[in-house]
Amino acid sequence: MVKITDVARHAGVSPSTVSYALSGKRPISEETRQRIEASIRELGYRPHAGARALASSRSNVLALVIPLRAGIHVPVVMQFAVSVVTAARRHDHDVLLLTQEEGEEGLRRVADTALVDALIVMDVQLHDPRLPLLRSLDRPSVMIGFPQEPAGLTCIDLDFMAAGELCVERLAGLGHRVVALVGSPPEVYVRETAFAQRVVQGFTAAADRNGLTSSIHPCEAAPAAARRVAEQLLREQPALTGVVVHNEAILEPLIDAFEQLGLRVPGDLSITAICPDELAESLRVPVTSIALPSTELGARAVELLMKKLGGAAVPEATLLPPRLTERASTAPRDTP
Amino acid sequence: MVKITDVARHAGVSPSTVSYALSGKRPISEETRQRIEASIRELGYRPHAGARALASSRSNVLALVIPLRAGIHVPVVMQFAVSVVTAARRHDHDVLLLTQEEGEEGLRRVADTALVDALIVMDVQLHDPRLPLLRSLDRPSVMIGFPQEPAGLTCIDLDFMAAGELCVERLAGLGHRVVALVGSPPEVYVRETAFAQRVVQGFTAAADRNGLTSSIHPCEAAPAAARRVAEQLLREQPALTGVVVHNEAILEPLIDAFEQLGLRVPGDLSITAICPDELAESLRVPVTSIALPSTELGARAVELLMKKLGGAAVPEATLLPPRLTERASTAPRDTP
DNA sequence: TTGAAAGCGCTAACAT
DNA sequence: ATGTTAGCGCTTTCAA
Repeated sequence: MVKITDVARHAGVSPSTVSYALSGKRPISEETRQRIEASIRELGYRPHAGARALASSRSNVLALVIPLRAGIHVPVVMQFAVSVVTAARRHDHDVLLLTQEEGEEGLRRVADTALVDALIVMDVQLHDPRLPLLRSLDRPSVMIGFPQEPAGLTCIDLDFMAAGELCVERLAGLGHRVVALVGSPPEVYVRETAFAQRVVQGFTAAADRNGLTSSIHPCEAAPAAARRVAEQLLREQPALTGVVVHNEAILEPLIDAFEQLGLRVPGDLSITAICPDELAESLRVPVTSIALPSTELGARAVELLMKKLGGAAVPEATLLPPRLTERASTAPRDTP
Repeated sequence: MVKITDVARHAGVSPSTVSYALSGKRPISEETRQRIEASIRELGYRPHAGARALASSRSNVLALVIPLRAGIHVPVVMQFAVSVVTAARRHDHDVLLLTQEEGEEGLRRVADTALVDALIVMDVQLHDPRLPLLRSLDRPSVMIGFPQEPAGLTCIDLDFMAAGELCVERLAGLGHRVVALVGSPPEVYVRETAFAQRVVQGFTAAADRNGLTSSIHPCEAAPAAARRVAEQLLREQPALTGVVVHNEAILEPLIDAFEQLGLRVPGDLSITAICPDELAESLRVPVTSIALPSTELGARAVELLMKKLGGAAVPEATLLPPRLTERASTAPRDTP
């Protein structure tokens, strides 16, 4: 193995000069830098990550905790993870993958052993048991999602309340007077995942503000459940003309169910969704939707961590504004 | 930060004794071990990962390279990744996530800097540019998938050829005489991903062996493409009664298309698929399928790496035998 | 069964 | 602008 002393000898400088040339933490004359870089290339030198971490107390590794529970949409998690890795690499960091399953002990372990410098935690719940731990760790962290009590933590997410509102406002603007929200599976609400409830809040607030008749319908992530919800809606809300869907898994089956029940989209029923753009675009009837910006979230989360690692202050809360893309599933209400 | 010398002092032993108590690399008297463990708990000691890596030249981290290209089924990748992390943790290892995008340079970097002890590479192609690199690295690796020239490498995968055969054998056993394979998107074949071609080989061989009429149909991962393939099949192969599907994304749309074209499954058409069990189970017509054993693959890949890290020899090739689960999409041919 | 001590390869004061 | 050197915290010979 070629080490920094080898490079130093080869370039005729001291080890520290090589180190500083690599880190840029102090000025090096153009000439020596050239020589050092040539030696590095020639010898194929690679700094030893462990030695670096030990000497600098920086591992240049971030921990990413991914969820694997029911009711989460896998492609979104994946896209987020890829985005985190990509963004981390831009800052010369790597990403260690942890599963939710490892729990608090896993977080504590990688933080306390100095295996990672900072942590990103996905799928945060309103009363997440990891909150006190994250507050107590000596390493910075960013949470994707908002807990009830975010004080002292850094959180980022799509503004789901605004997203719920925006969906309704759009439907209201098109003249719809009776709307329904088809939401996440019941267990998502039961475990008090903040984002699901925030959509409900926004949806309800905007519906009330616009004087709309509204109702909420959690829905399992199965086509049969979508079908049941569709039937129930037609039965209980015959005047329904606007639906907001916040459940990736049943978006397609739900539209199918409506159409099989004789409702045309968007002729009889306008639909807006909160889901990844790729999903909204790919459906038979492309759906007007608010994007789940997983790529942006991942990148922004890493930026926040880098700032914190650099000693800079960052806002406790970052809410990404919803952006609605008009597609084929919405139309003005057919006023008789 | 509490370090090993603190623990040693607190327990009244030398640092090396603490180290050995932790690693188990030499016998420690029950009594001292107790004392050391008590001290560790009391002080909340956690060995510094970097220091450990430096002194032992073992980071206890594995690299996992995940693909992110078109034509791969995201949930399978995710399930595999989770399984790798879980298995790695059982062996006291962590997992560093790399994207395919980082390419060979990424692999070389994490290996040469000693950030990782070993590597797992997914989505291997027949002539994968990473092969020479992996052979040259001084760290063990396992590839998921089989390249053309696997000599000197360790590979593991589902036996896709046997899977293709098994699907056909099953259909033949049910009396079907004209069968078709609806395969992966064309780009998957173009980039010569081994597994897709192996299914074709197995399918064709078994069809020929059984004297069946057979045809191959790559298919894009879009419902419209599935529809087109269905129409084409009915047009060109009116006697078709058996279909093998090796394309997760269009399994459902393809069945829908067949049924919309007037063919009942399994009444008029029997279908077998190679796909994750969860997908096969969840369809409106549960599909007889050969499981894509991502969880087992992940675990087995880690086991192989651990053996190699332990200095043991492992087989160059590991093929997991296909297991077919009978569901509702297959029936004996309706012989008139 | 245990201890002493020499590194592992790098960074960052402290020098000059 | 560069060199010297003392650690970073652990593992592992070598010795007893």
